Amino acid sequence: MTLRYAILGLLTYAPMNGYYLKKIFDTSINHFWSANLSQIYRELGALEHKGFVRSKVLPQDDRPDKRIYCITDEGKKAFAGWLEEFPETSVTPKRDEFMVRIFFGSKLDKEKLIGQFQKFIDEREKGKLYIEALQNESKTYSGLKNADKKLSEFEKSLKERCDDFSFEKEMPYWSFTLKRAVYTSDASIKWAKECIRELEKQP
Amino acid sequence: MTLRYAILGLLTYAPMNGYYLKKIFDTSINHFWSANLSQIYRELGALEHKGFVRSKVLPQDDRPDKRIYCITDEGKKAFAGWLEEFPETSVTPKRDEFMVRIFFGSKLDKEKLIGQFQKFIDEREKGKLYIEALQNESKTYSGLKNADKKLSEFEKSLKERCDDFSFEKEMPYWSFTLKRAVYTSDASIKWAKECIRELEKQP
DNA sequence: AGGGCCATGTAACCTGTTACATGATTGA
DNA sequence: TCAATCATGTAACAGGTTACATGGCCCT
Repeated sequence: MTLRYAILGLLTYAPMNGYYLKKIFDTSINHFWSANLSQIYRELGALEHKGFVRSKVLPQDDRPDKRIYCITDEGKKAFAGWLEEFPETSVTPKRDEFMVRIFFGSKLDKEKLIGQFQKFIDEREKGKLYIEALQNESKTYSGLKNADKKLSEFEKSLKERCDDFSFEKEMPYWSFTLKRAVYTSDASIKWAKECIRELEKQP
Repeated sequence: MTLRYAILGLLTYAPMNGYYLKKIFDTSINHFWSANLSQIYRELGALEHKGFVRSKVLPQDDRPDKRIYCITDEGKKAFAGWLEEFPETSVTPKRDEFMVRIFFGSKLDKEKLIGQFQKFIDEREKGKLYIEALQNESKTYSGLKNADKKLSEFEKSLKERCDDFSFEKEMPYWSFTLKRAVYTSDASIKWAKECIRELEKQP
């Protein structure tokens, strides 16, 4: 369900094709909700079947043709409804394989485990760099905006029909999501370092 | 895959039935990997099919019969192998519906959004209390140990054959997982409070 | 010459979720 | 008396993952 509404939400910004939606996912939503292409195509099909989006094929000469999706009034209504009815709980079912391995950490030798914690830290540091890059990008909102520039005239005409949209309004909310990523990364790094210290002072 | 090895790992502690495995999940692993009963039963069937566990029915008079699962040597080997080959990346695909809604926050009115952030905070506070309760429990390791006491004589005899196990060895690793939960909860609470403050000072 | 990007899709598979079925015992 | 606990499963469904198919363009 969430993927469905994430796609609908993105389509309220501008009409897009599946491949392009995937790009947007990878550069903005990815750090709290990832999607892969086949899933997006599948979902777009389902959305069109429901009448929440409409598609047109945009022929191209040098590139494969594109299927551009535009959100319908029903789609907008469905998205608004979904946003309105926030879930009773924000606690999401956690699936963290790394933690399962740590839970059974007594069955591994210390050096290997410390190495894993170190790898864990390195990954969060890299993750932070990535997030910080996104933050800088979003300050000039080049993310979606640059992408926007690439839209063809045909797509732009569709866009004008489909939305009244300014990036400035979205900025604070996008920043919120990025900030959380930084905070939790920091917390995880601090945690892992403490774990290493504790392991090292053990006999 | 992870659920499979989590079950195998728990069965290295002691032979158990599905219902009981679920209990253990709910009181220890749940906060980083949740499982539901039907999933556990399905997985136990698959594990037995693979020869990683063996089961015997334990008839009971006042209660429904139990099917007790015991890990085999192949199962132990499989589990050890899984632990050994830590994954290349500890970055798990994130699925956080709440964040998707925040991302599209501009489309909701401020009061409602603040209310949602508040609900979010309340849930993390409750989550922390839950984790702290687990931490106190695990200091006296009453969690698995009490559960252990409830094992019947039949199960205990199986247990002696199947493992050489002391809770003291596991403690630090279980504490690690709990600590991370506290740290990330704190980070999330701090984040949400800052979001609320920012929203409130907006026009 | 070879890999990555553009671009769309299908099919199979794996895993997680929800609902159903059954039924005795125990505590509030 | 009513809900919860104990206890095991099946079936259907929803959603995420992986592999496959196709093929031109562009950069190194």
